[in-house]
Amino acid sequence: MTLKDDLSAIVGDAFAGEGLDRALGAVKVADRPDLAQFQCNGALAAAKAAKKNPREIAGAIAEKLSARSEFEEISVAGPGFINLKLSAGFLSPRVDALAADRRFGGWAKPAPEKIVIDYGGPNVAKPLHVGHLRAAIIGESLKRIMRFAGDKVTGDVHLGDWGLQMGQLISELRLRQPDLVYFDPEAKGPFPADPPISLADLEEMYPAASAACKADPVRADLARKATKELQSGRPGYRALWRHFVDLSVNAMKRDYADLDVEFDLWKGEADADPLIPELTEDLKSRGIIEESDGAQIIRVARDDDKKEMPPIIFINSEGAVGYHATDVATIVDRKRELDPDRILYVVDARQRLHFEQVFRAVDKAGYFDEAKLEHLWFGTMNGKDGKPFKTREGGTLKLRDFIDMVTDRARERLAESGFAEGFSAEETEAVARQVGIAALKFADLSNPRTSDYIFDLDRFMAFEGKTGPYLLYASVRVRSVVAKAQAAGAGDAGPVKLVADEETDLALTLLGFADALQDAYARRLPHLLCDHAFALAQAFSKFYAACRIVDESDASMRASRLTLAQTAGGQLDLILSLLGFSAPDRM
RNA sequence: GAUCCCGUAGCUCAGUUGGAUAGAGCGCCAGAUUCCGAAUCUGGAGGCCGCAGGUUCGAAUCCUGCCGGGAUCGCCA
Repeated sequence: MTLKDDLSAIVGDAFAGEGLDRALGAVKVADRPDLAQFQCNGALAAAKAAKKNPREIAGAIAEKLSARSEFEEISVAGPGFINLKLSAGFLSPRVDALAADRRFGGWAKPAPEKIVIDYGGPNVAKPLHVGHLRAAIIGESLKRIMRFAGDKVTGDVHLGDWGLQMGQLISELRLRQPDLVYFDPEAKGPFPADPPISLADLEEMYPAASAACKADPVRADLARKATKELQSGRPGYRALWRHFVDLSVNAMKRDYADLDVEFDLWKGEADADPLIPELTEDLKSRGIIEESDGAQIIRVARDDDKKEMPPIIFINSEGAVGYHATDVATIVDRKRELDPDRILYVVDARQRLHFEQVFRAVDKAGYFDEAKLEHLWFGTMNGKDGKPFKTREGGTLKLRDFIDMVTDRARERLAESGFAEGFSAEETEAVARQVGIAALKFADLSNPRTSDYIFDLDRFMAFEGKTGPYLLYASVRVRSVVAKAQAAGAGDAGPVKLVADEETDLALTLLGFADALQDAYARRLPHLLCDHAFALAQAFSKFYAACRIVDESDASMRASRLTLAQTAGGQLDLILSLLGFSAPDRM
C-alpha cells in the first residue's frame, strides 16, 4: 500500500460513514503546498451527485477525520476541498520503516506477471545509431522497473535479420565478388569459418546496396530473389547470412554494453522463420489466410474502424516473408518457449499501424490475446531544428560516435569543475563515462515516452538543473557527508524526528516513492520516476542546506538526520538503477 | 484525402479519468559560502494554455469547427 492508498482508505472510510461512495475519498498530493500536504476533492463530486452543498459534505467528512491521529490539521477550503496535513507522530514511524526497508519503500506488484519486453530491433549490417537510442534506454528502464515490482521479465533484442535487407546484402556481395564459393549454386558446404568480409565492409555495403535497389528496379529484383533463396535455405546464402549476423551482433553487444543495456535473449526474425510453414498451413486450413493478388493475406479490418486498416501480408507474391509474418510467428514462438502473460514492444511511434495489424491478426488466429500485447510507442529524438537528429553533414550519427561525443563533453566538464582532482586516469575516465551516460539517459527518460523531444547537447551537458549529473551530485554528496559523520564519530543513525520544514518535506518525498513507482509502472512511463528522483534530490539538497548533520550538537537530532540522509541516498541510488545508470563513489 | 500525434513562460517541456492563484528546468534580475561538497540553496520578474464556438456551478483538460507543424495509409522494415 502506498501512502496515497492508505490516506485514501482513511478518507474513504469517512465518506462511507456518511453513506457515500468510499471511492470519493481519493487523496492526492496538494496542488497548493502552501495550504496543505494532501487534499481530497471528493466532496465536490459527491455534492454534484447528491445535489447538496459541497462545503457541507466536506465539513462533515473533516469532522469525522478530526478524531484520527494521522492528521495534524484538517480544513475545508474553497468550494469544498478537504486539506490534510499529516502529524509528525504518524509520519516519523513510517519513515523509520522505510529506512529499514531494503526496497526503500518501493511499491511491489500484488500479482506479478511473466513478461517479454522487446526493445531492440536493430538491423544486421547496420551499425546502431541514435534512432536505436530511445528504444534501448526506455526499454531497459521499463524492464528494470517491472523486475523490481516483481514481474519475471525477459528482454529480447529481436534482431532484424530476415527481411529484404539480407537479400540486398547478399546480392550486393555477389555483384562485387561473384567468385566467392557462397555463390556457387552447387556448393553444399561446409563453408569457410571466417567471414569473407570485415565488419567495416559490411557497414559500407548496406547503405550502398539499399541505395542501389532504390534507384534501380532490376537491381531491386536481384535483392528480392536473393531474399527468397535465403529463406528457402540455399546453403551458400545461409552460410553468408550467418557471417553477417555474427559480425553485427558482436559490434552491437559492445555498443549496448556501453549504454548499460543488457538483453536476455538475442533472438531475431530468423528464429521465428521455421514456424512460418506450419502457421501458414494452420491459418489456411482455418480460412484465416486468403489469397489476394498472389499474396497470402490476413484481413484485420473491423466494422467500427474509423480509419483504413489494410490487411497484413503474410507471404508476399514472391513467396517471401516480411516482417508481418515474422512478428506473428515471433509471438507464437514466445508463447511456446516462455509462455508469457504479456508481451511489450518498445518501438517508435511510426510502427503504430503495423503493431495494431499484427495484434489483431494473432488475436483473430487465436494465438495470443490482443489485450495482452502492448505497443509502447515513443516519439522521435529531434535535433535543434526540430527535425530528426542528424549529423552536421545530414547523415545518421552512429551510436558509438554519439556516446563518445557525450563522454568527451563530460570529461571536459569534469576537468573544469575540479571534481576529478587527484583521480587516476582510469577513475577519471570511468567517472566521465558515468556522468555522460547519466546525462544522456536522464535527458531521454525525463521526457514522456510518447512525446518527441529536442536533443540539445549544450543544454543537458550544462549539468545544471534537472539533469542526470545533478542526481549524481546529490548521491555523491550523501555518501560524502555520511562518511564524514562516521569519521568524526557522529554516532549511529537513529529514529527520525521531524522538526524543520526541510526534514518534513524530505520525509514526505521519500514516502512518495511508492506512488511514483506505481504510476510509472501502471502507465509504462519512466519519466514519472524521473520526476520523483529529481524531487528527491532537490528535497535532499534543501535539507542539506538547512540542517547540519555532522556537527549537530543534539545526539538524537544527529541520529535522525543521518537516517534521513542515508535513506535519501539509498532511495536515490535505487531509482538511478531503475532508470539504468548509477552514480560514482566520488567525483 | 483519411487517420493518428502535437501546439502551454524568451527557450526546452510537464500538467489533459474537469476543480483553488496553470508548474519545472534553462535563461534573466537580486541574494546566500569564517560551518558537512556552491554541479548547491533563497527570493523576484515573466502566461488571452494556437484561434473561435459549445457543455458545466467550474475547462489547458470534454465536444464541434478552423489555423499551423509532424507521422502513417497492402507486398521495405
